[in-house]
Amino acid sequence: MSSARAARGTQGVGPGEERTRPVTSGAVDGAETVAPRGIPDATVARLPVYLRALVNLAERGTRTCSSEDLAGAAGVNSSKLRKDLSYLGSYGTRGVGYDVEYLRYQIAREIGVTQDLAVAIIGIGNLGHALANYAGFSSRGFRIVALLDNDPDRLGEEVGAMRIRGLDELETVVAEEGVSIGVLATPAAAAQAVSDRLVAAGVTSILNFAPTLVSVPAGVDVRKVDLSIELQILAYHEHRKAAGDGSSDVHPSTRTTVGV
Amino acid sequence: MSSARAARGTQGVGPGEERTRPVTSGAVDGAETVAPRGIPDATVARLPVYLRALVNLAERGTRTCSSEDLAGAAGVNSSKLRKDLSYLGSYGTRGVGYDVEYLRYQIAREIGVTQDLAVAIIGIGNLGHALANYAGFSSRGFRIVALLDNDPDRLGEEVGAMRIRGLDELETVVAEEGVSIGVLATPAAAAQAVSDRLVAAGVTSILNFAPTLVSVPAGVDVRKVDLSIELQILAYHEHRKAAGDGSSDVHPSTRTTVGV
DNA sequence: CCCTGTGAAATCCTTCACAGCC
DNA sequence: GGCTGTGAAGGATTTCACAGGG
Repeated sequence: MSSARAARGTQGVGPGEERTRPVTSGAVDGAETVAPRGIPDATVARLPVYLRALVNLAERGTRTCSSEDLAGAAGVNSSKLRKDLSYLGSYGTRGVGYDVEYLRYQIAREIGVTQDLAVAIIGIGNLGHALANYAGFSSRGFRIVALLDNDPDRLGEEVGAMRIRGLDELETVVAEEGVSIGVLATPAAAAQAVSDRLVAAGVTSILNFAPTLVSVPAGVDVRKVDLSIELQILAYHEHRKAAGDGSSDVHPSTRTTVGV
Repeated sequence: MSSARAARGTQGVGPGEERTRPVTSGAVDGAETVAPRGIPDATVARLPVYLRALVNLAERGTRTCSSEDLAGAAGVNSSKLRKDLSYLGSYGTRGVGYDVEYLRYQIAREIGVTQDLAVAIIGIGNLGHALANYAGFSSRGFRIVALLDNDPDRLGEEVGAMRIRGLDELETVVAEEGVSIGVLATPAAAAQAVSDRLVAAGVTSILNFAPTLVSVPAGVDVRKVDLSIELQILAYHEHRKAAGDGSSDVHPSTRTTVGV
């Protein structure tokens, strides 16, 4: 961490994260304490996928499933699934499979969504509206407790069942509601400042939709969701596919946009 | 839907993708053709990040930068950056650094965003609106050519500078505009059917915002963006942090929501 | 010297293959 | 016999450390 910002937490996106050590052991002395915990990041990122697949199975009345079934429903192969689950413990029955309801509970517990976490959304533009109205949050272990925006025109507007509050209430809301996750849906220019205030107020996890990096102190996790980056990753594969055929380049519209 | 679909393309999300081989060599015969191309997926996923960082640097008047500078602006460490760039070629100058404009062009070319790709958005609810209005697309190598929805109430509505068209026009639009990327912003229940139609119409890349898996034939790439999965990944780390201190569990609200 | 580009080492992740239990 | 759980093998990615050119 030489140049640029000092400490920084996670900036999760796609592969190539930047996580803090997998917590190999706690002790620094000679004694080998061999901490049993320490689920690999790749596995952590898939647990929510398994959880959703299990909920779907449960909803459709399935009581039991094999690793093959669940893997199919989650879009991974079964060895990966079994290896992932093995980090949590032995929750299956050899020769039989997994009890859907039981495994679902165990994964939810491991992720920590058995009790709702309070979420605040900052920046209620188009995207903020979409996030605020997304029913998935409330049913998946999260409770949206505040919608904040600094545009006076939007103040008081009702979105879903909530009223938009001023950005100046940020610190109050975080403290009173015990917000642990902040969702940044502001323009890029505002993101760092809002992030700093969230962190100062005690928020330790941020989901960043703004198309910019935000720097946070160590101990705070940031995950980034970036629409145009996702599209560009697709574009790369798209243009490799096109390169395979005869044509030297894609469609009829030879504009040189490069402005990216 | 037990063992689920046969062939499937990519279902990119976070770490743990499921990419097709790194294209080691093209020939199947004995002759070693040693294809020089074949950029690792992890690198491909970071190129757009570097590209954005370079654009920011250029906008602020920077003509030249070191790997350390660029790495800082992109949120990675400098060895990773240099290794990544080494897959594209030698575009820097030893002892000096990189020419911002030149490197920007090279990366844009490698990604394939020097010419606009046509994008169609399907499902113009809250999220679709947000995506349609997102200015970033148009300036980053993409051209939104259609907004489709099957709700008759929304038909004809103006969003940004575009009119919402009926889902029945999907095939026409894809053919006429040469759509290569489809963005799925429909409810989960509709996603698979729309995806099938996109693929049948010739679309080979899909960005899926619907909270469900979509299966596509080999050769089609799918990337998935899932809000509640991102939140759950944060929740995991959040609850591990809380476990570190004295308390046995988090905030005052002992509800057992498990319904995820 | 400074900084890039890159082999080689270290780490992390996935897949294989089978022992072990129902 | 079927299916989980897991060591061990195999890949992929990251980091190190330094050779090599301005």
